[in-house]
Amino acid sequence: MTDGPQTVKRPDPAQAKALVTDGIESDAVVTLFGRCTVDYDGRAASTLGPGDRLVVLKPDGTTLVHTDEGQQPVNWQPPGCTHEVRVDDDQLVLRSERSTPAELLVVRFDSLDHAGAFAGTDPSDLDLVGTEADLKDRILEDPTLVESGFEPRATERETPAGAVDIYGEDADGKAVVVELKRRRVGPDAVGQLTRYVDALERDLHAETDVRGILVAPSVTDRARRLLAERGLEFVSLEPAAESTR
Amino acid sequence: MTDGPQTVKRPDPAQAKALVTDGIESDAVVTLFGRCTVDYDGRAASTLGPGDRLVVLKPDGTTLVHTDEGQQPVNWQPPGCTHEVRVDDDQLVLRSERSTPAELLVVRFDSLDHAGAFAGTDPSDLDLVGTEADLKDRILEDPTLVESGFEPRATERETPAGAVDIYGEDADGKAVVVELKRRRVGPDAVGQLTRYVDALERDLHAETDVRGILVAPSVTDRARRLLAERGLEFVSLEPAAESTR
DNA sequence: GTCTTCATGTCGGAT
DNA sequence: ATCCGACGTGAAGAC
Repeated sequence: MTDGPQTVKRPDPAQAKALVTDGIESDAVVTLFGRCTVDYDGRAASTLGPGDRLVVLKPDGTTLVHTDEGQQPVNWQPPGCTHEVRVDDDQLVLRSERSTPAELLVVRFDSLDHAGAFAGTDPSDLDLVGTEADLKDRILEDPTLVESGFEPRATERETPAGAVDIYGEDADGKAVVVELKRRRVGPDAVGQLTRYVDALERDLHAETDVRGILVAPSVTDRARRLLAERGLEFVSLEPAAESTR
Repeated sequence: MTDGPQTVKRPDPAQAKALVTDGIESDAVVTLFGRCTVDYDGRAASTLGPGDRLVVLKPDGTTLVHTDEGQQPVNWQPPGCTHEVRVDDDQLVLRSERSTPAELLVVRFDSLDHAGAFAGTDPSDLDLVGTEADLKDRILEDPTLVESGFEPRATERETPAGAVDIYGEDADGKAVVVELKRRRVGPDAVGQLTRYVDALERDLHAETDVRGILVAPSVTDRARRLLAERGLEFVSLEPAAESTR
């Protein structure tokens, strides 16, 4: 057990196994690069033939298999899995498993260019702006951004169809459902708003119908048509003032 | 420019810069581990204070910043970005940028435990089973899995609301829209099916209404209620025979 | 645990 | 380039 960074170039399977075992034991982030095959079975099932890939094992039980392309891993296992390392038939074999749902990922290395184990600390949290929550705050601070006379009454108001982003009343006292999206919206968002409006009309068994307003930066043609068909409205608004970059 | 794996333990910024530059030049996957801060500005904006993280640069322009927790990177940049490396104020600084949309990711390393560059090849493609496409194939092979007498007429049939997974007719010759989901479905899928059924009824300006059938392994309570409200149907079916594991 | 929705979602395919 | 929906989506919050 050691604190500093552990790395081996072109390790043999036994060396790699020792390093990985040690790394897992010491809550390090483990990286491997080499020629491997990958088998997955769980919610779906997959096989991946030989190729050179980067494998990352995290102390929280995450496994990632990255090729040289794409933002997403070609195979993975989510946090909470149990890592196992063994040497089998002169290959380093990683097994990453969980039980609910039952899923197993197996990586077999034909050869290894590198193995590393890195322990560290990370006290910082990500500070992110420009989310839907920011859009909501913006509106609650200045409801006229939706329309003159709009008055929010509740956020996350529960309906039989789910929670409404902002529930309020317009200048005439009519019920208004506001659905927020941080970016350009398509038909799915209209479906969501429709469900909320329908549910609320039923809930209030109101003769006076409920207005539905979709608030987003923009809307696709198809979504705009759907809104019109269903008597719903659209207000263009960004989650934050334009970035300067 | 070298072919083998390049790694340096506790590199100084200049060493790291040389290795990263060389790695990018030779289309290698570059890994860095060390104490860093991260700033992002683009579709949203974020800052991340100091902490020990794994940074991966791919030759396709992808950047990943991974903490020791979670399957997802804490920050990233998608494929197609331009990587830049410099030494600034005795720090290794990575800039990853793209133009549409305008996005910039900057990683500044206070210290580095490791830098590596790994070139390789990956000729294999992932072979995945258990997808929605498999569910579709299953039904096309044996349409009675949906119901006795069901006859598929088209897949991906276009409607004003989008493409229908399977369009067909039932034993009575009535139009049927089938929406497929590989896993348990919620209200969103019902909204989707609703849009297709409505669009097709309009399209055929049919007095005879169009049946809508949601095919999935299972359905949530709320979704089941929505289906009932809208006169839609549900058929339970898995994308593949039960896995053995 | 299940349910619901957000996400800098990402990705692929079609237009 | 935009649009649209699938994804082994993942992650978070509510119940």
